[in-house]
Amino acid sequence: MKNRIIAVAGHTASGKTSLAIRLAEILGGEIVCCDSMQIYRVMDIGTAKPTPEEQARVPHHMVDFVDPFRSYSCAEYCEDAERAIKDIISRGKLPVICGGTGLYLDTLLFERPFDECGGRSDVRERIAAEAEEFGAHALHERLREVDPESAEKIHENNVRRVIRALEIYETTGRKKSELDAIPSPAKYDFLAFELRRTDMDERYARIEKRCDEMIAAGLLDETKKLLDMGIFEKNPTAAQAIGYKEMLGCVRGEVDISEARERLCIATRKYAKRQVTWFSAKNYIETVGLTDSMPDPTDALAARVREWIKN
RNA sequence: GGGGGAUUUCCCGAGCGGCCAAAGGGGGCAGACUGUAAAUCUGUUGUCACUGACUUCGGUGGUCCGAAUCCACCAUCCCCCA
Repeated sequence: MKNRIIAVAGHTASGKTSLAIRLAEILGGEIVCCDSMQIYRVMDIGTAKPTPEEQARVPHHMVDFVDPFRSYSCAEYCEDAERAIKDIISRGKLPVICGGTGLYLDTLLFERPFDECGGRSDVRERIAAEAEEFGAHALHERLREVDPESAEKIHENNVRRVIRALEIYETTGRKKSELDAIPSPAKYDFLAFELRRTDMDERYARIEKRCDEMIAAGLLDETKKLLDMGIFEKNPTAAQAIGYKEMLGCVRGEVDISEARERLCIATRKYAKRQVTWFSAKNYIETVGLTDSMPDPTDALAARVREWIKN
């Protein structure tokens, strides 16, 4: 019998944080954050991290614990989150996964055949250097030789993907396409929901509001803090977070705040779209369409979960 | 008042007589994604009866077989002289 967990995912500003917390309160759960950026310390405003008040309402895991300079990865996340989940279950609580990073959720929920080919950074760097020197096309050709099936699927311009496929081959001696074919069973008995604001106007309005709130809360200062720390020069994963790179020009006095705000809104909207596309393609997650005029879905979802636990 | 320069498709911006429905970028829309993922990448973006037709390049009228590209006038904006 597998352990039970539930997950609340969805695009940015869909309302998953507050819903997950309420769900955890009702069901006696604890939050396991599933967000590639909220894990980082210092980055509070820009990542829309749950506030200290929110975190006080129910125990939170996988939030605010990684140094922004560290390059945390999906694999590490998976390991750490799994440990947190075990811990929660051992205490008789319900793990409530909450976050919008689809890939992380995927790796958390399903067994992966990739354990033996971790991020060998030396290999990766070597291949990246090769890409730099000979170009994307040449690298893709090389992949075609060793793993034509993957080469067919990955566009040659998507250098990162090509590098990873090559990296898999070099570290394991097996093709990525081969590993992809291995079934990945679910690790838990889970129920997963995706919150989605279905009306585009409402979705965008929420995103804009979120962006304005971030700026009002001091996103610029936070960006400055990260800049002073040297995050952007060293370019770790954390520097990729939406919010900071959009504010950077403004902090440096190159663009005005309204321009920066616009960039922030655009980047956030696009990100939300990518998230929706991602979750749409997953059949293990149930979409919960929401509009402003709908009643709060918390109780209904809590009832659903209770029902599910009973059976 | 005189002289010069601009006006291009949602935006910026190339084009300077045919190869132009018009490069490139942005934005929009759609999609992919299996250990860097808030990243990375792809397609599409005038209309339609869509391997063809039709309407576009500030406006009007010309020149030419043919104009976004040349000419005239008008409109708006910018710069310089007064």
